[in-house]
Amino acid sequence: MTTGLSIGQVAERTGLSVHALRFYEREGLLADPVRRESNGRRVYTEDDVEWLDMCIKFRSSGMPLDTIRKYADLVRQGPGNEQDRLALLRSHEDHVTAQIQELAECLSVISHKVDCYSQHLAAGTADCLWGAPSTTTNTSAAS
Amino acid sequence: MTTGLSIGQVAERTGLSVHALRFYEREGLLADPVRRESNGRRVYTEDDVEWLDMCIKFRSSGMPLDTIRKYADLVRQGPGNEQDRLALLRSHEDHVTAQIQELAECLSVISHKVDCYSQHLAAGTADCLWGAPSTTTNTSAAS
DNA sequence: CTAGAAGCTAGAGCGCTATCTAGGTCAAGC
DNA sequence: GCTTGACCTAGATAGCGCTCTAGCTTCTAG
Repeated sequence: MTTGLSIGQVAERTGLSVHALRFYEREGLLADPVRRESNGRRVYTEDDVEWLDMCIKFRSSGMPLDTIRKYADLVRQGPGNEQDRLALLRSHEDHVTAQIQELAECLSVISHKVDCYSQHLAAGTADCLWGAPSTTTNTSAAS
Repeated sequence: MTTGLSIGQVAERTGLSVHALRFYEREGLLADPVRRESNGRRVYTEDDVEWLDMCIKFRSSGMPLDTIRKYADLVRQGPGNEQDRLALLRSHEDHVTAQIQELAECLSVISHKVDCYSQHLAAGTADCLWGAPSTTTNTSAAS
């Protein structure tokens, strides 16, 4: 299992494109440099794949590449800066929490509209309030 | 209260920039055309502001402008297409739900790392697993 | 031996969502 | 009259995160 993976295999495993993999590497998002075969081809390890999975989690929770790079830099520098890494992670954690919070609010507004529309469609009456439920409870204007 | 609002006032109220307001209008995101004063200046109503607030909810939950435009088109067309509006809203609702789901997963991974780091920092040991907790529980490699 | 698949680099291009610029109009106050 | 500030349009530019292209090498199978 210490076989070493080609870029194609890693692409398949992670769901990233080979383009994206090379791009991430160029951008310095990888914790340690990808090794190469004698012919110059990239050889990835399982650890690389794990790191990439981590990056994917970061990305899909909205961490900008720039921040991932900073994190990778810290890791590359080796032990001694764990406080910084922790700070970065905590800050992103907060960010994600806030995002979820915001999405939940949006969802409630949207679900409210959905309910509205489906009720009125079921009843035959065809109009629906459009205000957010919690704000100025307006009682005109259809959408 | 039926005063009519200037673009600047609407910007202030909604948090959108005046640029964005004009942009949204050009892009056809508004349910009904903004009226103008004799001198060409935009006059917004409270309903416009509500619609914009709705758009902001859509946007901040990841609905592309294109979809908002479609929705606005439907509303502009008037009664008769409520099924379509409902379908659009439902689909976005699903989308947002999925997004929240995904963010929650990311958050759990990130929080796990945060816990890891803070524990090990507190204890003085300075390394930390980096794998996602649920997947192949790897026990090497520090990050 | 040859074809085809996979890899390489450097760099251009794209989709989205604004945001800003240039070059003006208009109304109010000093 | 002149300045100030809010507003107007059309279009250029920007930032992000890829994604693709061009042109080339290398490995593998038939």
